[in-house]
Amino acid sequence: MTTARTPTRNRGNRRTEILDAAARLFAARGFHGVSIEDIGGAVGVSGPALYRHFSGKEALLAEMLLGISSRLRESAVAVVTASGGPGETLDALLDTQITFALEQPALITVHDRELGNVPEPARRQIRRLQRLYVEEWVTVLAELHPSCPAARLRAATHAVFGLLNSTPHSAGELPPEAMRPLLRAMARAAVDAAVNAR
Amino acid sequence: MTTARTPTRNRGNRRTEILDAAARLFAARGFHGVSIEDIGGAVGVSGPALYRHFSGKEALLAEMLLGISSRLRESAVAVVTASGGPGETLDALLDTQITFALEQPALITVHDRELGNVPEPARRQIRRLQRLYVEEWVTVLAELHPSCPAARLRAATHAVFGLLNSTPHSAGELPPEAMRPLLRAMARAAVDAAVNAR
DNA sequence: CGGTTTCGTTAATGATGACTAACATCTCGC
DNA sequence: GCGAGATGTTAGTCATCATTAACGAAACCG
Repeated sequence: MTTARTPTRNRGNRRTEILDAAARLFAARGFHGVSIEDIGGAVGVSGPALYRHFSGKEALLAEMLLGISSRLRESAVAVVTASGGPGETLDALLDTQITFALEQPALITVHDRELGNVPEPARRQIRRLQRLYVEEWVTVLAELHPSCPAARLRAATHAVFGLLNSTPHSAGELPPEAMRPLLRAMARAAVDAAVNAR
Repeated sequence: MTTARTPTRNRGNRRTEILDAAARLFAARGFHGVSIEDIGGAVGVSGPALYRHFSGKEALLAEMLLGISSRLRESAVAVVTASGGPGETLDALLDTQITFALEQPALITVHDRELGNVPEPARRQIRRLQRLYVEEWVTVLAELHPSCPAARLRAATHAVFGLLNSTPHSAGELPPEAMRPLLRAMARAAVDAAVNAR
């Protein structure tokens, strides 16, 4: 039986290959709308083979969400510690979020839809990372405009995320080279408006 | 018929009561994450009672999405035909979308997540209404700035929807009276930035 | 009062789907 | 060359769930 689709060395790639395929499927049809068979089929194996790599469907989702939220958080921390003025830091934060949104639309989509399906030990940790990520933004915004109440800054941050993460909906409207500056300009303007209004 | 006595006979209300409860549940756990039993339970009846009101789970979702998309579209048409200058029209469009987002967060959430679960006859119609709604926005934006390519205007429109529909995520951060002007200011600034950039 | 409609109820029924078991195969390190 | 571990496979098992069946009771209509 030559079942091999690709004789290449798939050392540790299977896991990430599975995570990628699952992210696309979850983004398209939702966690409960995707079966283990679907995920297996998407990477060329069938069904229960996944249990060689993950302890279950929920564990797979948990690992996926932990991955994105920690990457997001890490990149924000890197940006914040590395930079100079708050204005530049904000631009850098915007750029990394835009990069994520443009390059990993499926992950970003799953990230803010499927937290409710993560079992409890991991859920708390993901929520914590998400909160820390938001707080990085809020801190930078607060430096930029100390008189603005934190609640308003938090709401503005969520709104900017909504704007940037809308990318999956406008898939195909514009090429990424055009999308990036558009999103940057819109987000920057929205932030300024939020922070400066009467 | 002189009712006044007991509100027990909810003549046509059961249907909308069910639709409301289902919208909340779908928004929270996704279409496939909610059972017919759950929906029935949320309105105090149990399970198969729903089949007295809807022909099935998918039909319920279809009616729900058709309802929102036609209401959105209708209100946009009303605004566009009634108004004067394109600037005022845009503000009015923003305001109605903000009202929907603040008053019906569950519906708005389901509206842009669950289209894929609507069976085919209705799906096309919903997509059509959504497209028409977007085109109302694009037309107004084009009047405001004729030199901007339509694709860019469409992308900007989706981004503004993302911004405004982020409301469910920032639930509780700010009271609606504060949220509305914030969203208005951010959205208006984002639109202007999209339309004016180099 | 009978009869019909309306709106519920509680059992099936039949699919689907997550997960487990039992059984190959391939690649190594030795 | 050989056992061991990693990775697949197919055939259960057991829940859950959408949908249907069969049946009740209140309101409405004459």
